[in-house]
Amino acid sequence: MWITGDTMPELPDVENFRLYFQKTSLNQKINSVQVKELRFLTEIDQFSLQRLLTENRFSETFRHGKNLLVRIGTDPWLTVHFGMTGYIKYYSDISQEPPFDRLLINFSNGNHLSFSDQRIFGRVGVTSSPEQFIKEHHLGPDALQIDEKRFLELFSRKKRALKTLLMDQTFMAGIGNEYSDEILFRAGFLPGRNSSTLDIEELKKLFRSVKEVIHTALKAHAVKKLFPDDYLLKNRRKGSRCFRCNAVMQTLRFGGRTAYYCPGCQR
DNA sequence: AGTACCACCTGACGGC
DNA sequence: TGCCGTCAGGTGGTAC
Repeated sequence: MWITGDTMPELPDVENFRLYFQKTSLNQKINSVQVKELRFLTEIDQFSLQRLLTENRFSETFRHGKNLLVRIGTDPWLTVHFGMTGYIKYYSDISQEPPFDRLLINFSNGNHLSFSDQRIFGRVGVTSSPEQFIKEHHLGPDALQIDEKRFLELFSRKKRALKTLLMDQTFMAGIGNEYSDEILFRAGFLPGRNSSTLDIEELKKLFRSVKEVIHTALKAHAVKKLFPDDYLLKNRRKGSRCFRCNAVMQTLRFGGRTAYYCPGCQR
């Protein structure tokens, strides 16, 4: 049982990693820690990290947006961001070590936990508490936790492209490029549409779409092939056609990110 | 203050 | 055949 990083790690993928970590890696004594890529660490050097973890145990997990936090005994928390190619793998035989392993934790029971990340966009760090981490990184409310009231409050104060807003982690945390496309496709709004042009009913529709997409993704364990067939995510590539109206999907660039949308279904 | 955009990173892919 | 440019995307820093 391990997780490959089938999609870019957005909220549902990271929630999946959290549950996996919870099932595999809690309450086991840590024998040693190997930092294989120094650029993978942030806010802490390899020797401090080794001192902090060795002879200790992970005690609980937490997630906010795309960030996984793991408490180190009764001490600070390890913070994990998966970038765009990151994932974790727990295994018993070192021959199963994944490629691009950046941080390796060896437990006293003989098992291993690897933090793999081909492109090294991910980061592992340390923080005193989840609240402190959220504050330091100016993260908005978690997209899985946010309720309609708070969502409407936040939107009423913004005048930006819907696509940009959904991906802004300081606005709301957890949605990235791929899921924002899906949310807008299912709600029927163009990615470049300005948030200030939505009336209250349209905002509620957008909110429902955020929830629907996240919950569908969680149910599918963020594995694309398990998504419903009418999901844009399953077919998000150049030249593909809309499942609903058969129009050729179009693309637009937003700050270096490519948005896919249907010119027929989205307004 | 709020918003927009680029550098970072690596591998796959297409064109010539 | 092989080289080179382009694309993929989350985040933090910088520029406006």
